[in-house]
Amino acid sequence: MSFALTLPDGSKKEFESAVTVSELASSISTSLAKNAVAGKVDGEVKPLDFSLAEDHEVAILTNKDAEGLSVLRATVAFVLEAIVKEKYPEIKLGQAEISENGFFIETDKEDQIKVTELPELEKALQKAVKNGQAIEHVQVAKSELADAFKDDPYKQELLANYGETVDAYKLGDFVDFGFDALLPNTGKIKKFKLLSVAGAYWKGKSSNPMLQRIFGTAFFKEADLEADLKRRAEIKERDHRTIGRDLDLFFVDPKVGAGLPYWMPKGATIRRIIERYIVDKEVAAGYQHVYTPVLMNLDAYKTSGHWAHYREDMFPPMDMGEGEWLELRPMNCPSHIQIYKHHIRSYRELPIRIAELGMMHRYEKSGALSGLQRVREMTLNDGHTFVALDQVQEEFARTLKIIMDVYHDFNINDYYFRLSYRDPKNTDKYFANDEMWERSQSMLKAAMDDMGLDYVEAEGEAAFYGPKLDIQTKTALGNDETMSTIQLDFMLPERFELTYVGADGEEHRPVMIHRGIVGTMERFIAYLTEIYKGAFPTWLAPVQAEIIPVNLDAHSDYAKKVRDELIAKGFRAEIDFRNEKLGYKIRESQTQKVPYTLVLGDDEMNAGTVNVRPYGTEEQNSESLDEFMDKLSKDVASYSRED
RNA sequence: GCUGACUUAGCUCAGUUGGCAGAGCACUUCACUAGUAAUGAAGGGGUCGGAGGUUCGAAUCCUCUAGUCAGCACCA
Repeated sequence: MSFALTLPDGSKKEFESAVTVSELASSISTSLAKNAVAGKVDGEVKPLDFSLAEDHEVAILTNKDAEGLSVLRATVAFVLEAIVKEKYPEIKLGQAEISENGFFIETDKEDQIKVTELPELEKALQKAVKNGQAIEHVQVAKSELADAFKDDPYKQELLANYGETVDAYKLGDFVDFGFDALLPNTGKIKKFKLLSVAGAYWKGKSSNPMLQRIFGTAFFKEADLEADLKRRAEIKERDHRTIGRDLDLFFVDPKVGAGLPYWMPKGATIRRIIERYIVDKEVAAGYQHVYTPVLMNLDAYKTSGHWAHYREDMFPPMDMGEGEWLELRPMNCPSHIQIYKHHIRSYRELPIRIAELGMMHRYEKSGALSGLQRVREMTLNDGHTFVALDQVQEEFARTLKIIMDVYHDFNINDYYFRLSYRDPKNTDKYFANDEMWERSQSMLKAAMDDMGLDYVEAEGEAAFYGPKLDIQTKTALGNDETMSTIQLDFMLPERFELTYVGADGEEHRPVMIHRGIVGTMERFIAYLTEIYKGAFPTWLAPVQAEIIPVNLDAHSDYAKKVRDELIAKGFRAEIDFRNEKLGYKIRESQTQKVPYTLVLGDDEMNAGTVNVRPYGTEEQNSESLDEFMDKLSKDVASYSRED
């Protein structure tokens, strides 16, 4: 009985009798055997003692593989569980999990573990791994594990998903299960750090009790750990809240309202440019821009279903007396529907594209608020297209193309597509009409497949009125967030009884496509701030040229002349009139990340030139003002992109 | 909203056991009149998030409350 193992390079190795992953590694090379941490068998991560006895595709995972790192982290999490269990025998353990940036374990005990205890736990962990104890990989009867965890309801619950025999690992008296693979010995654990503690609902459900997560990270090499800790420290420098304050872009003052941002002149400038850009873009794409009221009769939101499905995210309605209630709008689909309904519509008009930069108010839960990323007042780049059924796919593709164009202009490259469906297990949250959900979800999927685009599918992420394509980006902290969205909606046209007159003279029901290109101005600008680290490209920079006269008395007039000429041409220029030295002002201009710093002294004044220092360089280019303005124009027109 | 930590000058932060509220930056004024990342000096600026309590005395201890931060839940 012989079998063959196919290695990643395509070569095959024949064996007569079963071999383990680590024996396979040894048969290839001693260095591989030394660095092996687990195996990947037909795409699944398996431990080193996993026995191979038939044809498989096998890769040896080492300390260089991301999955190898996950095995290390799982092992550290396992040892940490053993330590807290030893220290607090009464503690209950939840799930141990591995993430991109580290791992966590879940614990539950009366007196919660404090952040201040982390160094102590870290020491205990260090001690435990110092001499390299063996971790035993065993097959255990489910009943035996049930017994071991008889006082631990969380582990019991996890255990329920397993068969009669469970893959488990033992370290001394401690036993646990649920790992793809662990290292056979704690000796390889060298570099780790416990980072924080935080609450998290058991199994991610807010109706469940809250457990306490202990977060940590681990690496094979000290340099990697240090680089990671450094990266964590540097996150703050990219955080839009830090940059927003340092560059004086915006503020949120809890005393005047949590989640209600104030845009300072510089932030407002960036916002104004983006708003003009997006309106121009949309008009060019056939949208008709409108303005609609911030307040709306509550009845409209009852008809739309917002009041039934979205009430807890809405501000309380205002009682106007005599049975009239007004509501601060959380979304403006009903407003654009009013615009559609204002005239009788013909099939010849479709698609009808209505867009607006509209201010919305949503009563976000206090714990959700975060800088400009989550606010209670936001300006939505909202648009609704009304199409005939057979136009849906083309309009969808067209909308996505606009979004991609915009991303290209802003140099946004790090994102992914998510098809967001309703949660089939919790349909109460959504409009009840199974057929419409099936239909719209499959239409979205078909449209994406036709375009050949990759996407992930996520159940439970849909809007209450329909499924959507979300475009997901990451914040500086690494959290996922929705930036753009395209949503199919068969519901609201039904609810508001929208019609158009077809070629047959009969009334037909249009389909609505809701879409946000830059989503909200708040979140979009927060995102841009983070990806640009505050160094906005010239076309967006609040100040494009900072003018510094070498001597206030001698050069101020020339500086004003240069500034006025720049402003007259539509550029944004400022003079630093403060009574400070040149070096001081240069420094300020650089820390404020102004694209071009102009130094004007005798040389420039006499020659009628400007001395230009581009941001982030130490260049000093002397050029005529016309040359500089020409360069500036090109920079702005190209969105500061090379391609 | 939930768990935990935190809240002191515009910003970043000290403040010991409960005993006269501080520093740097920023701001104002004065001097210096500057050539590419911080000139020097002086000055102004605080109900120590808010309310209550303990105490001879509270930034410090206790209770409540608001907010911020991290995570969870929710979400653009």
